[in-house]
Amino acid sequence: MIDDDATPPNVTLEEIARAAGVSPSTVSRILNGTARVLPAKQKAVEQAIARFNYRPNVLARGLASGKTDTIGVLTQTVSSPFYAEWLRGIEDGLSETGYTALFVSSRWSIKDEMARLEQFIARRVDGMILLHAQLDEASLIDYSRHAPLLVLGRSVQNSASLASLPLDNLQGARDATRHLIDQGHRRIAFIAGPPNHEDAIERLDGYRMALEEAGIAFDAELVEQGDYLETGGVAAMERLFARGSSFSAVFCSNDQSAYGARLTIFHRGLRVPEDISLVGFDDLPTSSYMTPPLTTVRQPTYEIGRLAAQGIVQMIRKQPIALKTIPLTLVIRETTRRWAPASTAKARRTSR
Amino acid sequence: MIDDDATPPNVTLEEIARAAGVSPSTVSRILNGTARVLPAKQKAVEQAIARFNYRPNVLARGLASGKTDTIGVLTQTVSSPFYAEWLRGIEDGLSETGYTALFVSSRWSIKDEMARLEQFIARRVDGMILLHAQLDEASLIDYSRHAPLLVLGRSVQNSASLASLPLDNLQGARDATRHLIDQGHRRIAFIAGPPNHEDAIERLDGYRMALEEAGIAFDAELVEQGDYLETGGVAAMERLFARGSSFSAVFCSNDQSAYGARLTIFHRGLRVPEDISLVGFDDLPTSSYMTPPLTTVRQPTYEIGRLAAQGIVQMIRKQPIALKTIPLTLVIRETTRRWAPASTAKARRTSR
DNA sequence: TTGTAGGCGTTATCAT
DNA sequence: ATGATAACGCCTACAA
Repeated sequence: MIDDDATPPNVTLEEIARAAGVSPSTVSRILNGTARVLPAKQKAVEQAIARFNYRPNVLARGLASGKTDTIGVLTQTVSSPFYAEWLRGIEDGLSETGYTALFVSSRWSIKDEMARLEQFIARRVDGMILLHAQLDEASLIDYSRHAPLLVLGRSVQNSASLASLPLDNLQGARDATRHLIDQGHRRIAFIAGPPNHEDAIERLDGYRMALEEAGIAFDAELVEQGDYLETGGVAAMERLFARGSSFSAVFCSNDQSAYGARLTIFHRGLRVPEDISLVGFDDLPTSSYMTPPLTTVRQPTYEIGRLAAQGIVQMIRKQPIALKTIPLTLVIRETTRRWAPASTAKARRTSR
Repeated sequence: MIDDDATPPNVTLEEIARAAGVSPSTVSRILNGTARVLPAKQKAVEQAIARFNYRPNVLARGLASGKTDTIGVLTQTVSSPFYAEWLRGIEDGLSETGYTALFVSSRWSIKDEMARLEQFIARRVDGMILLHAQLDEASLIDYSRHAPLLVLGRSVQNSASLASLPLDNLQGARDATRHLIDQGHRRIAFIAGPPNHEDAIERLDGYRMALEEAGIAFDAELVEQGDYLETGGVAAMERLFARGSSFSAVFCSNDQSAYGARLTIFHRGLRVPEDISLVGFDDLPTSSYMTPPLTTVRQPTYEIGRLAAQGIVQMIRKQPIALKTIPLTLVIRETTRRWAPASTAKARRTSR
């Protein structure tokens, strides 16, 4: 009988060795370029490998060598457009190094986060990259004892095996708010992010700071709670309208909130930016295709991802790395415009 | 000297056994629930595990057992909003089964696709899910000999280790086009997807079929090539305008193209849907937040992801599975409206 | 340069 | 019920 439908007869290094008439170690050496081998044998082995379609068993290799050439990457949500670019950057950055990324998400749950990190360790990843880790610093230090750890979008005490690459959310939010102020806006509403997110708090702080610097009193009436999601933006915007406070601009703590706010404004029959200026935060890929294109604070996530990939590899190789806080830049598009105090919130000119 | 900064002294099963005063096999049995063990020993082992913070080495386990509890998931681009929901569905679907997903992307390159699958096999994944695999069927069959393979968004000859879950793109495109026709549109432009994508072709076919059924002659002048990306939508729309042919609606082969088209229309000073009706395909999460919310064909990617997760697990367990083609549903929102033949492409009423 | 042998941390097959 | 013991597939001194 022929084993047609049977489980694949996975070829092993030993069989290759036998087929090529050499010892297993020689095959291993050729595979890893660990030592020079006679051209003749080299060729024989390569042919055998090709003929049998041999692929080294990663598990066995990892067990024996103690390295897996794998980087664990923890995101909060794989499906978020925000993380997507980050992952792409990491993947691209890693592709040239021989490491493979293992993406998982923890759904903003600290418990999941721990479970995922445990998994990474159980899988013996060579390094880990955490996007917006929520874990306390002590835990991070603890995990970093198993493999180098790089935390993005957050600042922690760095060491040889633990590094962080903070983003200047405060500065970004400040710039965005200042831009609105420069355009003549005085009543600027703010849709906040989750109150327990460090970066959301920083963005609120940046907003307040810019107001203060411009001598504009902070008005709690103009601040509404969002959740970094579109639905939260919709709800917050509705509450803002319902409250009746006047405002000529809205600064949203992230683009997704801005999408939601924009929808509410649209359904309200108001125009952006003629009636209300709108600013987001993140610069998601689709933000430049919003109608009109969204003015927002750009986080160079793709580039950060690449940097992180390089960084973690350097850490694994025990090379020193220097990460400096990344500046965020305001991207002015078409949802903001100069505010003439005389204007009312009513439509005045024919829209395009 | 104390090894403070040293590599973690990874605890092994053997050490746990020693600490608990039992044999390694007993620990293993407790870990896997393979056999009943005396409560006393059970407890001793559990305490040792907790005390040493022991985590089984996944690699060793995989080597010995031949299973890795890992599912390889191949996407074309991790960063695409389109795949994001799919991944989330898969992750959620898998979370209850004890399997972990290994996400990788092949960037629409067949070469990369093969390389990724080889990696999966080298890592000894227990099963694979491919989103929009481009590989020819023979290769798929070949790979499926190593581990069960589930192909999404495509139809292949099914077997015990190879299954597919096709999506009815043709029907979806037909419904969308018919919707426009029902609204009185006769001159309906089409922005196509990559000519080498099976689903893009099916969508074009659906468009043509609906036209034909309605007795409307197909006009090549109204079809422009896109690339499934926003930029392609922008360019295609511009070419459509430049050509000068009249049309009252545009059907885009995917939402991202629609975003691009919508931007061009906006910059052109025309309104949606007053001047031009617009329909997309996919129903990305952000599409309901477009201004105005986009009418589109919904692919239940999240649900499909969950189904796929369950499906692959069943295949691994050698349970029979039955996958039927998934219908796509038209979601009518605010970018389409009835077309009055008398209208011209000029603005007529004041926009909101 | 090349081969031999031991070990990596589990699981699984036997006995007991 | 529990404990030896042999794989699992590869790497790496060590020896030749």
